[in-house]
Amino acid sequence: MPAGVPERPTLDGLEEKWSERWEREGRYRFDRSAPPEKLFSIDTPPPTVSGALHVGHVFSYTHTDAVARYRRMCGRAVFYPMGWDDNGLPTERRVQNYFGVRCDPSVLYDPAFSPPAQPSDERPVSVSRPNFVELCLQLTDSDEQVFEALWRRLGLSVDWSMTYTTIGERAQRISQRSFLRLMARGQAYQLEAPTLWDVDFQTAVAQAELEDRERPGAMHRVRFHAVDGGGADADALVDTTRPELIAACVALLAHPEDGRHRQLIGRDVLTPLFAVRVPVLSHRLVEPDKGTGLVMVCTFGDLTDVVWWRELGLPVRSVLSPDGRLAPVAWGAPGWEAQDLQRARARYAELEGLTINQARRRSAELLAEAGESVGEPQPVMRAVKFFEKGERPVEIITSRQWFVRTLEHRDALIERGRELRWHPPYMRARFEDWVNGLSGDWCISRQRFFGVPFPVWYPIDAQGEVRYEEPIGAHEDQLPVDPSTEVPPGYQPEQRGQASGFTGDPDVMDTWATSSLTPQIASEGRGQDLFPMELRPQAHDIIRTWLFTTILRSHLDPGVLPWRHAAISGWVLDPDRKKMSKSRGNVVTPMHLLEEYGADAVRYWAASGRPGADTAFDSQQMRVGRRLAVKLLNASRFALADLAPAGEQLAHPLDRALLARLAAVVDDATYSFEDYDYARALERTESFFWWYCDYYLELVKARRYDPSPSVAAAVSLALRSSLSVFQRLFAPFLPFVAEEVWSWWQPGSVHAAPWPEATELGLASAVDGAREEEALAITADVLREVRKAKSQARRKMRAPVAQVLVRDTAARLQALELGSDDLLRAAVIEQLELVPGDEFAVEVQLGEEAA
RNA sequence: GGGCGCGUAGCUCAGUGGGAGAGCGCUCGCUUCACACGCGAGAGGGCGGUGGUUCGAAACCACCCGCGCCCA
Repeated sequence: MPAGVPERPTLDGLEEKWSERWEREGRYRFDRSAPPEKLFSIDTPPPTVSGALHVGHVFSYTHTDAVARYRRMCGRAVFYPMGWDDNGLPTERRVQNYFGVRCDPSVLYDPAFSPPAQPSDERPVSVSRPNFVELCLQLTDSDEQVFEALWRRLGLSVDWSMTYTTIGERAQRISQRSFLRLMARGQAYQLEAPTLWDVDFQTAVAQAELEDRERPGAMHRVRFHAVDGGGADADALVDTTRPELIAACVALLAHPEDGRHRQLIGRDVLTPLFAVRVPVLSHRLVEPDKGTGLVMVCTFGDLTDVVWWRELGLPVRSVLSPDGRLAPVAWGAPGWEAQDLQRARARYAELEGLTINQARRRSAELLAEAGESVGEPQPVMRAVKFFEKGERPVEIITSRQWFVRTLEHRDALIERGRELRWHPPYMRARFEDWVNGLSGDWCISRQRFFGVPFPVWYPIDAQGEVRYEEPIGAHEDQLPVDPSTEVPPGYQPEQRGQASGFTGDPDVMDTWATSSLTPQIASEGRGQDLFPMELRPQAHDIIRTWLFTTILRSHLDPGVLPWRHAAISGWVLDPDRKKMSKSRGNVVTPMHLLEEYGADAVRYWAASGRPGADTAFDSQQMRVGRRLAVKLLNASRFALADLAPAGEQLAHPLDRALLARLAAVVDDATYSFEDYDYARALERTESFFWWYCDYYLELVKARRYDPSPSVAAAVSLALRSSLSVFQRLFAPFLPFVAEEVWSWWQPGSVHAAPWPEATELGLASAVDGAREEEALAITADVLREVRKAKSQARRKMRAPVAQVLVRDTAARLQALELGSDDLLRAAVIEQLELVPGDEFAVEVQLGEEAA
């Protein structure tokens, strides 16, 4: 027996053994010296670190790894780094909960700070921004080690020396540089404008970060009085779910063709409760069949209000504070001219300082008391916009924010989407839908702490006013900078916050503003020109965020598509086909699966999920994957242990036919992989492999143990050739067991071995391929019939068969003769009768049952 | 309301113009010298519905129903 083939092969210990060796040998190190045409670069999704990896991550990262391993075997220098997305709100939230702290920028830095021993969510400790950032860095660092350990356990062939983080120096420098360039070209601009706002996090958020949630509400019908009398008949009735915003009302609108309100349009009415004069106008976006057909425009209740406000040139009457409470109002000041100031003040005093929900309830009561509500509020369910990580509905607050121009590039972005090769192709529709639905430029500034700062300062003029319209950008060679501690060119530190001095931009960038640059962040300074990259793998839920923003950034600078291919993975659904999410509590964590079934088995399940297709979590499939891995061990042992040296020629028709079939499988798998359809490649390989074990290996057993050296040498060639191909075909999916069985008899790593090609199977000798293929087919057919007869007679498979009569066409019978020697021995048949006929039929006469 | 996807055996899914298939589960049998983490066999559906194209449709077209996702 060759030294390498164990007597009782096992999967136990393979993962530790091989991951350790791969790391030691630098098996997956990126080859910086590879010629450009051999590069294959992957823009790996950096997982969000503030949380746990779940099976959904395992799923999609396995897809990418299979592709990476395939390309590597095809001779490409695969650039496959890992990144950690650790900046941003999710980390802040985790740090707050984990340590029981809150960031308060007004607190001074405490170098000796240590977090509370017993973190309390109720009574968080206020810490300075630098202390807070230190805690964020500390926690993400340890989380990242846990993540890396899981990925290594799964067998991802990542080059771990290339790891980056979205809070790290590299990401900060590149994000800031890109921002400065966009600012210089006017593609990034600052504006004081109505902005989507989360009142709990107290930060601006972007359209892409919104989601709809169904929430119960109440529809109130309220009465606006006609200014010039006319009695109750002239009043305007308006339905609203947000009576707390009546003070912010700046107009009523009707649809221009709504006859019911024609006489009102152009006149003024008085708001309920406060009796402020507002005009009644018309706009095409009003839905006449909703409620009374009149709608109240407030600054701002929702995004449609913003549209109306902008298009109709309405004034601003703002009542919401950034913390989600009703702000003080200067009744009587310009814009706040109530008819009865005393009454307006008294009523608003009831609302000021209340949260939006409290104010809504109180407003309803005030309306009822004032007789300005009509009927009872009607309960309704409605879709409310939430920040996806938020707990209360987003509001619209006017504030100064940085934006990246998006709307004016809409057509060009659609075009970029068409340049990109999508796998599967239909995913492009999601991208186009999103681009077509954009309603504003991309707001990239966040009023938060743990993120990449904007590399700008603002001058303060002699009167102490901040000149926002004259931002001072950092020099590129200074980057990264923190404008809260560093000083702009030409200023002294003492001038910070002083008249005629400067102030730093206090905000940080949205996480997506950094992660939209991952192709640049990952590839810069790697000794090769890797941008644009070859492949963006990711799941379909972040097409509108990560994929979209990456295309936008690359389109703006340097003006190309960031990658040639996008491979989109689906989601893992729970067995009830619901999306896994923390809030549903149906998330499955992967470590115990890796322990129970093994990495190869978990990968098998993941790789069975077709590109883009949502896939139900199924531990049964992992069991199947484990069986496959065990089968590969055992089949390899059978084929290789005590095997004679390979001959030079394939001597047997069945051997040639087998290799011909295998060659077709190789072509199919290769074609599938080229199309990023790893799942099809696996399925074809796997199903043929089981057939190979069940039929071919059984048929050749006798020859494999034949005492004649020439017979053994010939079958040895077939077994070695086929095993070598199978081991390599499985390597992208089952990297551990494939490496193990390869190591028994081959030098080097299977993961560095060349991807199999049909031509290596020596088919030039298959001069009579069609007939030999038929021989293999009918031999297997007869073997199956004989097995069936034995099984139905409840005999063992080695039970002797006295006679087998096969009826078939002359051509098929002739082909059967080519394989009959193997058939007779495999099925223990004493006599074979061949009878020409039209239809395939087999009669089996079993031998006497042994006593 | 619009877009995309899906609907094939109890379950998970493959099958894109000519035999309805695989795995799991279930039932029965087999210590077979690579493998009991195994081997062999069996039962089980007529491919969501309707109409159309075609000599022929699970597959192509139309409409409808159901489910999911994305976007309003």
